[in-house]
Amino acid sequence: MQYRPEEIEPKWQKAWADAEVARVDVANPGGEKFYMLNMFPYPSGDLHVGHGRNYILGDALYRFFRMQGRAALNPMGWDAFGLPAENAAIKKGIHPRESTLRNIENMKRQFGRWGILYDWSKEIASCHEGYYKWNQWLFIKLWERGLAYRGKAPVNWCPNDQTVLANEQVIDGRCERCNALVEQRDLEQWFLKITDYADRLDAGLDSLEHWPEKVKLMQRNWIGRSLGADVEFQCPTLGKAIRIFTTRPDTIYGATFMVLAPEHPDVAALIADNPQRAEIETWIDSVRNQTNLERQEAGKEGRFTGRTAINPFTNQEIPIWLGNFVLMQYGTGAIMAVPGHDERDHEFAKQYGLPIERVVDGGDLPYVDKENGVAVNSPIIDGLKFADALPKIIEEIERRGIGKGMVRYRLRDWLISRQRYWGTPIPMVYCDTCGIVPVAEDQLPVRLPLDVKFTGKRGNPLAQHEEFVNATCPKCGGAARRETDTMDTFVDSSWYFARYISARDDEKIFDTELVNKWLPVDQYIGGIEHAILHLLYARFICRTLFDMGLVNFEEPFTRLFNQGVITKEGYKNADGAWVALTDVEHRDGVPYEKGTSNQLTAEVGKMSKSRFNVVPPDELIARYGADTERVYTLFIAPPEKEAAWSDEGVIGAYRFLGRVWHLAPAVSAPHPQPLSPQSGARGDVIVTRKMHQTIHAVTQRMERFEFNTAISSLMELSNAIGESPAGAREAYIALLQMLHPFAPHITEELWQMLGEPGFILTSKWPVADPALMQEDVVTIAVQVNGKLRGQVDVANPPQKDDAIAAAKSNENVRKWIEGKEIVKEIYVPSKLVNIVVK
RNA sequence: GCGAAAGUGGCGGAAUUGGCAGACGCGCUGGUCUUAGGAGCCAGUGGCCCAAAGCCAUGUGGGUUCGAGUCCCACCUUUCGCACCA
Repeated sequence: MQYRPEEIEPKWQKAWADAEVARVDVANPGGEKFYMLNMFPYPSGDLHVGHGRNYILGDALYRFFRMQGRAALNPMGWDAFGLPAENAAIKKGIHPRESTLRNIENMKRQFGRWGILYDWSKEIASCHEGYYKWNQWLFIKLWERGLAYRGKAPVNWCPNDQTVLANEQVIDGRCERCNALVEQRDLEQWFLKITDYADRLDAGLDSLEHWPEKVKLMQRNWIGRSLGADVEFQCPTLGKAIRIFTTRPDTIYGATFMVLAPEHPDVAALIADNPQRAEIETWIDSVRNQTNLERQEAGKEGRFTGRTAINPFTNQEIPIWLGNFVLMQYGTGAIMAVPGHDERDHEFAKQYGLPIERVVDGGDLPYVDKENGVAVNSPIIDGLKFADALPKIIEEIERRGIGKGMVRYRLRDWLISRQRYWGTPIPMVYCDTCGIVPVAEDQLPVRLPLDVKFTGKRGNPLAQHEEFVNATCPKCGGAARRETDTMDTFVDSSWYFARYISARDDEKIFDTELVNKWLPVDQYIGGIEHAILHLLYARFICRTLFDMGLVNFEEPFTRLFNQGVITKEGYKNADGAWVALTDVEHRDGVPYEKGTSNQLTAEVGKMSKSRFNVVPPDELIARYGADTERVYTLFIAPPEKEAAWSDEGVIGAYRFLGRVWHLAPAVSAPHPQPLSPQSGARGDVIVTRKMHQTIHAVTQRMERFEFNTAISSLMELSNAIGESPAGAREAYIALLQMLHPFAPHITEELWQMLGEPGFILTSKWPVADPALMQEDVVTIAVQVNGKLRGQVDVANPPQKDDAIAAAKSNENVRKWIEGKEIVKEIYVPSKLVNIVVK
C-alpha cells in the first residue's frame, strides 16, 4: 500500500479539530500545568517554510509534553495592528481591517495544514475591540501612576512611514520596517516611563536562568547601567555650577577641560557675549539637525564657549567647550574631559590643542589598565587602584557637597505614539479648561472608526475624522478634542500572554487568580529579533502589573528559546536587484536570468519575499506532505542555529517516512524468530534492546531541544526494525509514538491501522527499562601509547582484568607491545584500554 | 574599537564528564528492478594506498595529558550584537 500523505493528513487534521484535542479548561486543567507560547505573529498573510520552524518546533514540543502528561496550554493570537496593513490600504484601497482578517484566516488554514494544534478557543487579535479596550485601560492605569506622559523631545521620525519610532525600532539610523533614513525632530509625543524600571529590569536578568545568555547580554547592554558620580563644576562668569556625570571620578585630577552637548540648556548663556556667537549658533543648528550616525561620520567637532569652569579638585580654571560627540540624552549632557586617560577626550584635545595631564599610571597614553593602574599625585586617592579609588573619591565628593555617587542608564523612555490609523487609539482628550484628561473607564473602548479615507497624504486619517476628534471632556463636560495618535503595536504585545487566560472577559483585563496560576509562561519560543524590543517591553509591563497587584510575578517568561532562521539562496543581478526564481535558469550550473546572457550571483540569506527565496508550504505539502516538511525542518540542524534549506535534502525525510510506512505490514506478521548471523543473538532481542536505548536517548534529546539528533535516533531504530521486523511490534509502536511529535499524521494513521485505541497523541510516552538497554557484549577499543591498534569484544559488564587480558591477546596489539616494557595500563570501563609501553 | 558565539568530509551536521572522529541524512559511485527513471531497493563513500598493514586528518601554531574536536595560551577567519553612553 502506498504512503499517500495527501489522503492521510486532512483526515487527521479534521479529527483533531472535531475532538477539540487542544482545548484546555483554564479553571480546571487536569494534569501538570504547562504553559507554552509561540510569539504573537503579525498576520502578514502568507506563511512559508522559514516561519515553519518556529511553529513546527513549538507543536512538536507541545505534543511531546502532552504525551508525557505535562503540556496543557498552547494558545495562538494575532498582533493584528500595524503599518503594513495601512500601507496596503493606501496602495490597494483595501481596508486594513478587511485585509487583516483575511490574512488571519489564511494563516490559520496554513497552521492547520502543518498539523499544528492550538487552542483556538482562546484566540485573540489585538485589532478586536475586546482586546484593545484593555490596552486602553492599561494605558490609563499607567497614566494614573505617572508612568505615561506627554512630552517634547527630539525623536526619530521616519519620513517614509510618516510616523515617529521608538529608539528600539531604529537600526543603524534606519527604520526597522522600511529601511528609510530616520530624521531627528523635536515633537510632542506620548512616552511610557520605562526608565523608572531600569534598575529592576537590569537586576531581574540575573534571575532568568533559562534564557539564552545572548539575549540577556543584549538587554543588559541596551539598559546600559553604569556606576559613577555626578559632580558640579562651578562656572564663576555664569554664576552657577554645571553638573557632569562620570564613571571615572578617580581621574578628576586630570580633567583639563569640559565639554557640553550643543543642545545643553546653559549654552545660550555661555555664548551670550562671545564675539563668535553667530558662527557658533550656526554650527549648533547644523549639529542639531544631524542624526547620531551623521555626527559620528563627521568626526569630532567642537567650539570654545569663551568661558571657564573650576575643577573642584585641582582648583584650576578649565575651558568650557561644546562638542558634537557629547549627547544631551545621556547623563547630564556635559562631561569633564580627561584627555590623559580617555581615548575620545584625547582625540578631541589633540585636535584643538588642549592640555593633557596624566594622573594614573598603567598603560600607554591615553589607555589605563583599570585593574592594575594606580592614581599618582592625586591627594585623596594617591597610589590606589580603581576599585579602591572609586568609593574613596565619591565619598570625598559627597563630603564636599559638590556631587554624589550615581547610577545612570542608557535606556530612554519608550515612545509609544504613532501618527497612524491602524492601531489602538490613545484614550485621552484635550480640554481647554482641564488640560489632558483620560477617558472614563466606563466609556472604554475608544473605538477606532472604520469609515476613514486612506489618501496617503500627510497626516493621520484619524485627525480628519471629525466625529472621532470631537469629544466632550470627561471632567467638565465641555467641548474637547480627542487624541488622534495611536499606540505602538509593541504595547499590544507587551501583555497579551496574560489575556489568553481570560480571552473573552468583558469585565476585566484578566482574572488575576487564574493568571497567577498559569503564568509565568513556562516555555516561550521565538526569534532573536525580539531580544530588546518585545521581550524588554513585556518585562517592563509585567512589572507595572506586579506593582498594581494584578499579577504576583515580575518576570513573564521563565524559559526562552530562540530558534534560528532558515536560509536559502536568492539570486541577484548585476545591479544588485533580487531576481524572481521563475526568471532564473541554470546553464552548466551557472545561474542566468532566463533567456538572456545576464549572469546572476547566488547569495544565501534569510527567507523573505523581497529576496524571492521563500519556499511556499502549499507546494511542498502537495508533493511530500506536511509530515515530511516537519521532519525535515527539525532534522536539518540544531534548532537554535541558522539552517540552510535544501530542496534535495527534503527527500531524505520523505524516504524515512515511507520506510516507516512500509514496515507496518511486516511487523504485524507472525514469524518464527530468526537468529542474527553476526552475534548469534535473536533479531527480536536486538530490536528490543535498540528500542529501550532509543527511548532513553530520544526522551533526553527532546528535553534538551536536540530534535535533529532525536530524529536520527528514530531513523536508526527504524533501520533496526527493518533488519528484523518479525516480532518487532512493540518496538514499532514505540517508534510511532516517539515519531508522533514530528510526523503527527502518518503516526496517527499507522496507530489506527495497528488497531491501537484512541489518538496516538493522547497515548502515553514510552518509558525505557535500563536493564533491557544493556548489551551482552561490549566492544572495547585498544590503544598502545594512545594510538588505536585494535578492538576486542568482552562480555558485558566487563571486568577490568578480563578486558586488559583480551586486549593483550589481540594479534595486532601484540605486534605493538612485543619486546617492550609495559609502563602503565589504563582502563576506561566499557570503553577503552590503553597500554603504555617504552 | 568593545562584547559574544562559532570554525569537523563535497554539503547539513554527530561525538554525555577528556576515551574508537565523521552517527543520521543529502550528494556522489556501483549494482538491482523497470518500456522508462529525476521513483524504490541493495552496497560503497574523509585523504594517501589496488588491498591489508600503516600514515595523515576536527581553522593555524604551541602547551597540559597515557590519551585532546573537547582543557590552557597565542594567532587567523566568519557570524552576530553594541558602537562617540562620558
